[in-house]
Amino acid sequence: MINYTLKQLKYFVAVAESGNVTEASEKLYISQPAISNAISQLEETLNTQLLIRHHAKGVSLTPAGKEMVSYCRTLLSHAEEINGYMIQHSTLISGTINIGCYASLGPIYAPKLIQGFTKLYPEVNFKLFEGDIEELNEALVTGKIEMALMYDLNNNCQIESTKLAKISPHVLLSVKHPLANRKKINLMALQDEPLVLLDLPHSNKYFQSLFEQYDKNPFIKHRTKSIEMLRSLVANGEGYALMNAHVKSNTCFDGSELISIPLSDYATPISLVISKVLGVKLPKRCEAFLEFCIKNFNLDNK
Amino acid sequence: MINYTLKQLKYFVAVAESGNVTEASEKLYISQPAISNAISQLEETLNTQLLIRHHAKGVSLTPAGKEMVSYCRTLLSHAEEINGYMIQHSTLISGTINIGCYASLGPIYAPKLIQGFTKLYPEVNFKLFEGDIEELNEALVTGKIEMALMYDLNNNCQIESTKLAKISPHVLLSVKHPLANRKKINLMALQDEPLVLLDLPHSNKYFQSLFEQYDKNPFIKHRTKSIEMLRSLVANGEGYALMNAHVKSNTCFDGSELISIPLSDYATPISLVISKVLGVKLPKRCEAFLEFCIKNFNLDNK
DNA sequence: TGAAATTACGTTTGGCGTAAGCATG
DNA sequence: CATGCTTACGCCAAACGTAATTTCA
Repeated sequence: MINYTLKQLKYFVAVAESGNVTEASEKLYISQPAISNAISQLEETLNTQLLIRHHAKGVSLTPAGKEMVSYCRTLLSHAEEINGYMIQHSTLISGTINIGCYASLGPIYAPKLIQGFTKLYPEVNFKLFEGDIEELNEALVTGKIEMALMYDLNNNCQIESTKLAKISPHVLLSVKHPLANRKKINLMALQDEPLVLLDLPHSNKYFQSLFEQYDKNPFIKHRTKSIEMLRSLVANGEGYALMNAHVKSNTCFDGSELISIPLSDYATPISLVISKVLGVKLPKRCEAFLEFCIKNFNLDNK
Repeated sequence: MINYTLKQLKYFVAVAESGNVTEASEKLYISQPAISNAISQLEETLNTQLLIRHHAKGVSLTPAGKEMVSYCRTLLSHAEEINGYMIQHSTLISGTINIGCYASLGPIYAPKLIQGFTKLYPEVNFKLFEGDIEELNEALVTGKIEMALMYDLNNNCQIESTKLAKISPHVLLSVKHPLANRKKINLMALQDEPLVLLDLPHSNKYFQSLFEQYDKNPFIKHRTKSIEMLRSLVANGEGYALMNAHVKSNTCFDGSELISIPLSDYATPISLVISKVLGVKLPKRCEAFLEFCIKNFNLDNK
């Protein structure tokens, strides 16, 4: 059980350094009896006499006091260090940002954002987490991550999201597909073809909901949770796929080619957002990153 | 400037470990709002959010909070360690005793006392200081030493002494001296011989005062501050000397022989004492040593 | 007599507990 | 509606300041 306070230690060290309670009290802007009292208490809780009081000639340290001073110095400087470190990281743009990315968005947006930001603030580094929407919400709320780059689903009232951009659904087709040279594609043009469904929570429902306006159900040939598997299947002619973002690479992992074409159908608007837990005060670095993301996407839109 | 308290840190760590303020408050026997409040204050002083509060589901740590917990743990355990160390040394008989010895008494009494005590309490070690009375008083009052083995001169009202034994003056003579076989010697028997004076503060005055009862002044041939020089001079026939303790060795450093014979004259009583600063609470080890010295000398006197 | 400690005492701060309020699952 | 957080409020202890007292050089 610790029964002393950091304040007592601070006063004690000041007195030890001055050799004189009065001088210490002037340095600390605290009255002399207050200091005297604090040290008496410290002595009592430690059951150890630390000072020898001289009349009209200040004080000197007992051997135990001398030991104690050096202990106090290290403890106090350690405490200072912690304080400085925490304050610094709430104020300066440095340290680690723990950021989550929705699996299909991460590879598209995260690297450029991170690179751009660390160019401005080289003291910041990032720790990336990937997951589906549920996992990201969970990670935010349990403090595993401070922010997440994901779709705006508004399904969790503890989460606060900032819109970065509107996302439009795209169709993925093999380059060999007859419609591969279209500028836009309507879902009905593909109604008899097999669909390769991205089978992540929310996204699977979202893509299927696109068919509701036509009262049709798609013919789902494959389901996968992996973006790259999806792209490979499409590039190798296993069907078409729907994605909520525009991947710029036309080559998938096995070298086959595919293409991404905007969907011309009506789609319930969906946004790319950066999210945080509602009401939490973020470290400065995170606030700065949020600002940066907003600015960065506004520039893109121009 | 440190603006947090160890108590706040303690509460915070407890909450972090419980994941739950209520549980922590039960462990700490402190009301739940008190803890909640303390942590809010801590967050404010650090300008950093440490916890994410969930409704009806406890709390979780933010990344900053996670860092802070580990800092707190090391700081608190350091503080515990200091506390434990200081309490232990005020309670247990271990650690270092800083003891001063009057130059001429040290070699005679200190080694046996130290050996006897460390046999009883092997955890204790000694740091020895030697000096004349003034130096020892100074060392006591400035906290350089906790106790001193010296003569009782009662000349410093800040010092508190415990009598260990009465000391009687002895005459040192060369074994070749005609009076070397006496059991006791009267000063007048030596009145025409040269005196080798131990020229330490107080002792020089004391020895010269012995001659006052005869209205004589001694013939001082040599003055020295060193006991061994004194003994060598005497052993080599340069004169007799007076000492306030009985040295048991008859051989001095150069191999010459000398003898120590009690003085039969009246001498103002002088005592061997162990001294400390008036009113200071000594560590347990020092109190134990004081007790040991008292007991040890009482045994000797029987 | 002056310097520098402690003691005495009144004020105020702040830490704690009780009770009420609020939000979520 | 039970859980578990925060807010509100009152109380008391403790920290601080002022002033008086003590003690030694």
